[in-house]
Amino acid sequence: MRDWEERFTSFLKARGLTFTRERKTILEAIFATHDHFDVDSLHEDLKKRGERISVATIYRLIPLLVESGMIRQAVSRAGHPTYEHLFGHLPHHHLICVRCGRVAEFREERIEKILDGVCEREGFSPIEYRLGVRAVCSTCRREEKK
Amino acid sequence: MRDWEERFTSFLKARGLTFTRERKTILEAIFATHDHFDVDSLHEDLKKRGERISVATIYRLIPLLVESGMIRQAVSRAGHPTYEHLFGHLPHHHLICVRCGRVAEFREERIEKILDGVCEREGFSPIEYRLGVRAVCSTCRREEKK
DNA sequence: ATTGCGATTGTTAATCAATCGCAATATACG
DNA sequence: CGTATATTGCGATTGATTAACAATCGCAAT
Repeated sequence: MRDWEERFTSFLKARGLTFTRERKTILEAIFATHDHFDVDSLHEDLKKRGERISVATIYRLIPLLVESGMIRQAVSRAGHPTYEHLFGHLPHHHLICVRCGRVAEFREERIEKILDGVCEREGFSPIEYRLGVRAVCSTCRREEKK
Repeated sequence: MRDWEERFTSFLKARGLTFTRERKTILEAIFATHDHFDVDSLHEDLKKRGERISVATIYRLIPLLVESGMIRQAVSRAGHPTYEHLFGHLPHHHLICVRCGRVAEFREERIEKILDGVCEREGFSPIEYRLGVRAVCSTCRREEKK
């Protein structure tokens, strides 16, 4: 059994909820890639897999996944929430191309150190650092020159 | 004439648009404080000032303000876009209390230096760095202890 | 295997913010 | 002034999310 499966099952059990076929199927789709997703892309994914799961079920599952720490809301340029799963992912930040929407990830511990200091100075206890760099990627930059 | 007024007027003129009484009134409300705002809070503000401007007008103005660089979308914990104006504001980042929603601002040039390096490494041309620290503020931490 | 109960599901209807279409006004400019 | 164009507010519309509900499912105790 994959670790995410085990972890989510026990999260559900602790609340008297059940790990159904639908929930398992949705999780499989989520963990099949490291791509960011939203309700719609996930629904499409499921269709491609020949699954007919209603969007309502997806909407209902997402808060549970967030609470259990399986996924989190990601940065994006879209006007609606997108998510990313948190297994096999170290904490990281994002470079977002404002033209094509491509997202690259990076990690920089020096920044976290600095931010720890900022939080202390301001009297905040940090939970999470979210860093999004809006930029233009090399491909789009070449395009623009034309 | 305030600089934001002049700047927005010329932006509009360059596009054959006009600086109307409504647009001026909305801008005044926006620049009257340094608080973040959304369409609804702005509409409320205008009501308090005795102005009856429809939300549609606000919705139509916002993209113009963003394009002209007068405001930008801000980080927030709300599920819909919020904005902040960019006059008399140095570039800065946000500490957001996840309990009470309080936002504190800070500035850290060391971080920008590091990010310049990251962008170069990844082949991105940076436009803007957005850093949001999700945290619990000192007041809320005291509350939680009880 | 069966039962019973609460959780879960898909469908449909309701909600809500955001956008659009249009007729009435306002504005710029000759 | 008078015309052309931009702007406004209203109300209708859209699209995404949530709620209500009746039918089914999962699971633990028979």
